[in-house]
Amino acid sequence: MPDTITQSIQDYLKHIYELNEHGGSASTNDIAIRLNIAPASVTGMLQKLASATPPLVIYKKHQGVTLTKNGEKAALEVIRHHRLLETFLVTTLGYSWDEVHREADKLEHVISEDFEARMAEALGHPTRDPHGELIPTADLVMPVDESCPLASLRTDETATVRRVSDDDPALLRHLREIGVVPEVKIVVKSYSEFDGNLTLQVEGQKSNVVLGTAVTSQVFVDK
Amino acid sequence: MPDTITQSIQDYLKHIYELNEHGGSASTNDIAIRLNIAPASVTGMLQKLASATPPLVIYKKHQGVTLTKNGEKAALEVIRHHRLLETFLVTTLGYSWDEVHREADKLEHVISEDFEARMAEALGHPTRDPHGELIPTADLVMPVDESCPLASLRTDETATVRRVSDDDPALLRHLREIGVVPEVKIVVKSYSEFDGNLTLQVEGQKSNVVLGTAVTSQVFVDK
DNA sequence: AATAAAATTTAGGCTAGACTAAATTTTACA
DNA sequence: TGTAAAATTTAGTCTAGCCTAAATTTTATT
Ligand SMILES: [Mn+2]
Ligand SMILES: [Mn+2]
Ligand SMILES: [Mn+2]
Ligand SMILES: [Mn+2]
Repeated sequence: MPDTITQSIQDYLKHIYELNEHGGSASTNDIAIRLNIAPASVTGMLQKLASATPPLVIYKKHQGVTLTKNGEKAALEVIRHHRLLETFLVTTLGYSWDEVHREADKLEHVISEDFEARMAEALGHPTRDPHGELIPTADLVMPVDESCPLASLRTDETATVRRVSDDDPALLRHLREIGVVPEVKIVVKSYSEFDGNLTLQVEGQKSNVVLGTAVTSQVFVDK
Repeated sequence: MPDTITQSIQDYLKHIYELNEHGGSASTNDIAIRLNIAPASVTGMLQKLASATPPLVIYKKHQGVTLTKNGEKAALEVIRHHRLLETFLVTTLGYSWDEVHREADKLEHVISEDFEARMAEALGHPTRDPHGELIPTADLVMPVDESCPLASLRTDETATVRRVSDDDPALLRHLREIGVVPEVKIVVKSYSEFDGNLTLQVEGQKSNVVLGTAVTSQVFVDK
């Protein structure tokens, strides 16, 4: 590890991890957008992370970065903190799932390993956060996610909601209202090949609901 | 307020508040010791805080600083966070009262006002933290503490423990063991004028205990 | 009141992590 | 396949907050 993994570095690593998840390397621009920082500043940091001892990222000019094993461990540590915190805030302080993100984004950098362990214990060692995202294990292994986008289902298919994208609080509130939350079962009543709309029967809901791809691409299910 | 009250500034203000509590102004050296920072660095920060708009401290060369009204509000905000956090960590995550301090010292700077409000609500709007220290109110007023040092009691006096100094974890563990914790009643069975020792009968304890001034000066009671 | 010690300030310097503007490289597409 | 747009890097700055060493002021003690 470099001498110190600052809060700023933790945020870089976390976002690089998430960008790496969906395909290859994380580009300077993508990182800059997610961190709300000028691209030139990102370049500087990437060079620093790449020449740290040991290196936290693999960086080739103009080709973005990938995490090294060390970088990934550091990223998973932060992600575990974040997701445990979200779970903790929802269950013990009554936060709703669209409110926790900002709070966890700051707390994730300052809690101790003891705090992390106490939360995990108090919550019964959960494997998913309130949005259904997988929580890395205490020894920093990310479980495999086998869910697929709700948008990929077709008429008569049945599935269980596992995870919803937590990017957009408004979308989260909407999903909460229509009952599309993790662990709920759904049945696809019909599919429109024109607009991709899905008509769904949602467990526990009186009437069916029709969702467009803007929504169904953000919800992930296990068949 | 200055443009931003950073974490560093928050810590300065908090410690200046505590130094101001017991007598006049906070000296450069005292602040430096408490913050573990070189005195020269403290001078620089004090000058900055004094010339902020509005000023957060009143500073005269070589004479230390006092908080302005604005500085005091900012300090009380941090202290409220700290003491609510200590209470919260003890009651919801099972921390012992000698473990909470370090954790709260970091968290106090990053929690939101919403988090503060939710903690206060969940805890039933407590007025004291686990060590018995008074918690500033939501509108940032510090309640008046009327307790006096246990060391000032004499034979046959009766009192209720209100507060113990939280500086020393080892002392806290000792006090916990002998049952000297907030809200417990005590009776002074005898006083030694030679060494200042007090023999105490502690509510809920089988046998009496003898405490020296090193301990009794750190425990505060209401008669 | 003189002087030694302690406290404090000044001066100069450093690092982390951001920024803008300009230069360069890559990519897209005509 | 050349050129324009987009992405990225370089170069030069800036601020916050710390440091050490040296100078100065205050205080304590004779
Ligand atoms: Mn963060
Ligand atoms: Mn999440
Ligand atoms: Mn602090
Ligand atoms: Mn305390």
